[in-house]
Formats: sequence, structure tokens, C-alpha cells
Amino acid sequence: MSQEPSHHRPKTIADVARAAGVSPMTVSKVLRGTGRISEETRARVRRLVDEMGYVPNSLAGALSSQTSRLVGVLIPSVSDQVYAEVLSGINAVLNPRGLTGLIGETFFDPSTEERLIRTMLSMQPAGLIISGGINRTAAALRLLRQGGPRSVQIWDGDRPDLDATVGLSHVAVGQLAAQTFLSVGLRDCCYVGAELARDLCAAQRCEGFLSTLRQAGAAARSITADDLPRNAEGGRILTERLLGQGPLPAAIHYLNDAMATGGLRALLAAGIAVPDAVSVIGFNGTSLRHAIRTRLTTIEVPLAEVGRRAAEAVIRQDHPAEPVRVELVGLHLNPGTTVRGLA
Amino acid sequence: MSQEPSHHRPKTIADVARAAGVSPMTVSKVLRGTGRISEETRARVRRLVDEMGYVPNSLAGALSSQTSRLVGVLIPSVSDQVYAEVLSGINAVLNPRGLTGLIGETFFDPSTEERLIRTMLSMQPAGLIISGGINRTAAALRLLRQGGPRSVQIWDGDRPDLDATVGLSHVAVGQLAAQTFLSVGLRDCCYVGAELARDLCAAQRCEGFLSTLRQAGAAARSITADDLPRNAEGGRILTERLLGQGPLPAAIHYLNDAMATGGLRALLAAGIAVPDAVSVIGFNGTSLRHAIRTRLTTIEVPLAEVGRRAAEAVIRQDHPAEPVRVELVGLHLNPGTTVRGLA
DNA sequence: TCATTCTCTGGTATCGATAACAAATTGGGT
DNA sequence: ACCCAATTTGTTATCGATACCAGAGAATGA
Repeated sequence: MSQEPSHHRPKTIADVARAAGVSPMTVSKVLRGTGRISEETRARVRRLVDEMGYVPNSLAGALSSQTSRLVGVLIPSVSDQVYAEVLSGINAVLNPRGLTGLIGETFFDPSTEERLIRTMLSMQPAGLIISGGINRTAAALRLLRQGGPRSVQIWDGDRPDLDATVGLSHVAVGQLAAQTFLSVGLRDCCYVGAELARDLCAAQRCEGFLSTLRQAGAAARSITADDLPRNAEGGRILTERLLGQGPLPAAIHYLNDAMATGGLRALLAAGIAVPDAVSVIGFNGTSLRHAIRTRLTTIEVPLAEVGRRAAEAVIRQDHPAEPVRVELVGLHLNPGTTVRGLA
Repeated sequence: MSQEPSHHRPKTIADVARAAGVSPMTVSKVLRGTGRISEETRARVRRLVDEMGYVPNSLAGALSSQTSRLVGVLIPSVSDQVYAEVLSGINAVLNPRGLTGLIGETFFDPSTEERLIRTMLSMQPAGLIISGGINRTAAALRLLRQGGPRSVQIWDGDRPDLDATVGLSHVAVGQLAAQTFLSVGLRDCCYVGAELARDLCAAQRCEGFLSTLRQAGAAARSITADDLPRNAEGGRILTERLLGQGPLPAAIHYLNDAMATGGLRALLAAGIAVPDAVSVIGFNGTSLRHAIRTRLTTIEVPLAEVGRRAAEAVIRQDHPAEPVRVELVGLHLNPGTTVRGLA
């Protein structure tokens, strides 16, 4: 509706410089607050920048200065509440500092992860935050170690990797669930999960759960599937399968709260009382803390904090060759109402 | 542990070219599959690229070719399940095409949004996807219209804006909730929400809800707060406030399912039967579809589809100056069990 | 007065890739 | 043998900013 017919060439720093009667270098310095520029020039340049609606080309800037304001973030899935919370914590640290997150979803697939790492690295990010608990390809590891930007592993604290690690011990989660059941005298327990072949963190929780029970002489088994989703529906189906397999366990630990919720539905539908007949513990489902009537007993982790600390680690400016740093976050048992006899 | 002491300068296309005995241009062509290169050279270059672990610098590539493989995405919050689903849909389209999303959270704040738009534009993205339902600053609008990349508004379909819009009619959501209540004879209704001053979409749902009821001669009110979170806790607090304000409404429509869940808890805690004494309708809480025992009646929107279609719109290569395109997605009433007398 | 130090500003080369075009090579066809 | 076309490869300029250093004035000190 106005101005030049169209394609008004995007403004460059040179346009601003010309308008302000200074050199591009001076404009650059004003914009970045480096060097010594007189207050007068500074004001004039800033006014021009505003008036002209000049937006710097940070691709060019990054190329020239060899430092970008991008941070790559690789997580299994953004629609999984657990990782979304972590992502939110990451952003809370990056954003105020002018850094922007490049987001990639691996869906627990090593080759997808490798492809994304390659893509991220090609954007010359200031750092990389990558979810652990996945079987990295050799090529992916090579790429990360080739003297690229600092990389931080999150989530999996049992197998620290990359330049730093911020996560939790998934083995400890399984142990805590087992000990909780044992502490109230439940000695026939089952782990229910999906995709354990790909999600090594879930596999560790399962392993920690089963071995703790067995060491205590309790009965321990698991029922899993690699082709079912790790949501309420998957939990429902696996629980129905479990119900069809003969005697009921006294307690069930689910891969996550979504699956536990589906499981509870299946149990209730089958007329099995929770927690009187079967006790249930989930894992980390933020949105279900406040569920209705039946409050799921679950193990919680400070998800946003994992993200924040990972982001802080990735932008830290310390000696690059220092030993691998590992930070673990704590676990919290939310008692809920689905474990019989729990305080 | 090996190789050069450290700082092995990252490899460039020139290094690969030298090793392969060809010019950088040839390597570039092989890597992008453009131009005509003999099969022999092609194979040699590819082998070298692999062996050397060369990763292209796409910042430099973008600067040179004036087209990046970045798409900016601005949503209110990634930890809000609703927007996370949308983001997931966006990624599902971008990722397979080698595009990467730059993520920014506005938290419904116009000045944060403006700052993020500026940041995104500085990365020369191929396009921008921005959540609507927020009072954009004049400066933000100016930036977007200054002939930058194609921008697509999502979520808010009532006030189309930018180069294209993919969303839903929030007014229609409110109307649907109202009509549902009216259809079963509930004529004293209340809207419960938070942050309506900033989230214009929620405000429209409220408006559509109240005005539909009033036009039908039913009693309609709302209780909101701008300083409460839009989650279960906020829902609980506001519902308690509502309970303290005298006579109970016959039906409540909540801003989202998280708030509705908190509200249900408050109602049950106060000994108020749902749906016998009070009926409840939520909005769009994907994780609660399968809730336990009490299944929330809610209005659902194909969230991932909104994301997918927005992503498709942003990468579409059609005439840039075509009229604003608007795509609306449909609403779906999930009957649940919290509306008395609903089929 | 002149050297010296600050303060402020600008010139030049460069970051790593690609667009556009030019050149070299090859293979027929007559 | 020669020319034309097709195929393959290379040269040069450029994208928009910044690092690095040089240079011009102004202020200070002796």
C-alpha cells in the first residue's frame, strides 16, 4: 500500500553508517557497546537504527566473529511433558542472555540424533545440550569430540558423557520405587514400560527396580513392549495384558505418570481396587500431581532445574579442557494415594 | 589423548577441496547436489568429507546464498502442553526438510515478543511462526511488515494477521461450551480463567461463552485473576474463591484442562458432587483425556495439525504478495463425564 | 612549543561459503 | 582434421558484519 513498489533491499550496517555519517565500524561498535564512541555519535547512531528499523544480520556477525548466539538443544520429544519442562528451564537461562535455542527432536533414535547433531554443528552454535539415555552412534560421538563447541549431556546421570553432565540417577529412581514398596511390605512387584530398548534411562530405572527387589528376596518381573506408545494408552494396554497373565502383582511401577494413569484406568475398569488390591508408583508426570480423587504416588525430579543448570554449564566460560563435570539432581517421592499403607 | 595438542582449526570446504584435488566450488556442488559433477569426483569428495569429519558452516552458506534453513517459532510457553503439541507439529514438518526451529517463549508479554522477533529476524530465518492472541507492539508489527521473511500467525483465528494464519475461532469455543450447557438445561454459568488481560484468545473464549449465554437469557458471570497461574493450582484457588462468593453456579467453563482439574479437586474437597451439583467443561488438555475415574468433559482442537499446517504455510513457495490466507481448524467436544445429562 | 597520552573513528582484510559466469575437456558429426 | 555442443570444473566477486590496527584530534605535561 505504500513506499517503494516492493523488494526494498534489507538495510545493512552500511546504510545506517551512511545515514549517520560515520563508518560501518562505528555503528557496529555502538550496537555492541564495545570500543569508545562519543555519547553524541552513539545517540545519533541509535536514533538512526531505530528510525530505519535496522536489524543486524547476526549470521554475518557470527561468521565474522566466530561466535554465534545459538545453542543447540536435542531432546527426545517436545510434546513429552517431562522434556518440555527441561526445555523450559533451558530457555529461562538462555533467553535473558540473548541466546536462542535451536530445537531438535530425536525420538530416541540414534541416527536421527546423529543427523540433528550434524545440523546443529553446522550452525556453529555456542554450545550443545543433548539428552542422554540413547545409544549414540560412533559418528555422532566423533562429531562431538572433534573440538566442536562445548556439549552438555542432560537427563542421564548414570553414564556421564560429553563435556559436562546434568541429570539424575535413574538407577536410584528404580531403587526408590522398590524400597518404597518393600517398606510397606509389598513383595510381588512388576515394572511396566515401553520402548526400553531405545530409552536407556527407562531401562536403568527398570533394572534398578528389579535388582533391588530381588536382592531383598522379593518377587520382581516386568512387562514391556517396544511398539507401544509411552502414554496413557500404552499403560492401559500393557496393564490389560498383565491382568490376562494370571496372578496379579501387589505393586506396579510404571515408566511414567502418563502410563500409570492409563494403568489405573485399566485396573479400575477391571474392578481392581487401588491401592487396596494393587499399589502403583509412577514417575515424573508434572501435570498429574493434582489429579482428581485418585492422586498418583510418584517420584519427582526438578525438571526445570536440570534445564537451567545444563544451560548454565553450556555457557560457562571456564577452561575447556577441565575434567568432565557431573551434576546430579535429587529425587522426591510424592506420597499420593496409590500405595497401600504409605504415610 | 591424541592428535595435535589442541585447537585443530575446524575444517573448511577449502580443506576438503585441497584433499580431494578439486576446487571448493566443486565440493560445494557435490554437497548440495547442484550442478553436474562426474560420479567419480562426487564419490571421492564424499569419501573425503566423511573421513575428515567435515561439517559445513551453514552460517557462511546462508550469508552467501541469502537463504537460511532456520525458522523462528514464538509461542507463549513450551511447558504449556497446548503449545508444546503445536510445536511438535511444527517440528514434524520442518525437521524432515532439513529446517531447524529457533524457539522463543513470549509468556504473553508484548515487549518480550518484540525483543524475540528482533532476535529471530537477525538470524535471517526462512520464515517466522508466531502465536497470536497477544497485543503486539507497533514496533513488532513494523518489523514483521518491513519486507522480512514470510510470517505465519497461529492459534488465534479470529483476528487473522501477518502473511497467513492457521488457528481456530476462540469465540466459537466459548459458544460451544455455552451451547453445551444450555442444551442440557444449565442456565447459571461461570467462566474461570487467569491472565485474560494478556491472553486475548482466552479472553475471546470467555467473551463467546458469556455473550452466548446472555443472548439465551441465561445467567453468566466470570471469575478471573491476572496474578494466578493458569494451572491446576490457579484453578483450585479461583474455584475456592468462587465457592466463597455465595450461591454456586450450575456449570463452570475453565480456561484450560489444567485449571479445570484443580477446580474439580476444590469442588470435591468441598463435598460438591460433579456433575450432579455442578457441571464442568475444560479446554484442550491433551494429557487429561484419560484421567482417572472422573473424565473431564472438554473441547479439543487438533493441536499438532495447527503446527503442521503453519509450518507448511511458512515454507510454501508461492507468490509472496498474495492475499492473507486463513486456515481454521475444527473443534471437537469430548463428552467425558463432568456435564450432567450429556449424551 | 613540542612531545605524549587519551579519546574517538575509520581502513583493510577476513570469516566460509555460493552465485554467476568462464574455461577446459570430451565426444561426436561431417 | 575441424567445429560445435555437451559435460565437467574452476575463477572471481560477494554476502554483512567484525578483528585488528592505524590515524586524526584534543588534552595534558614538561
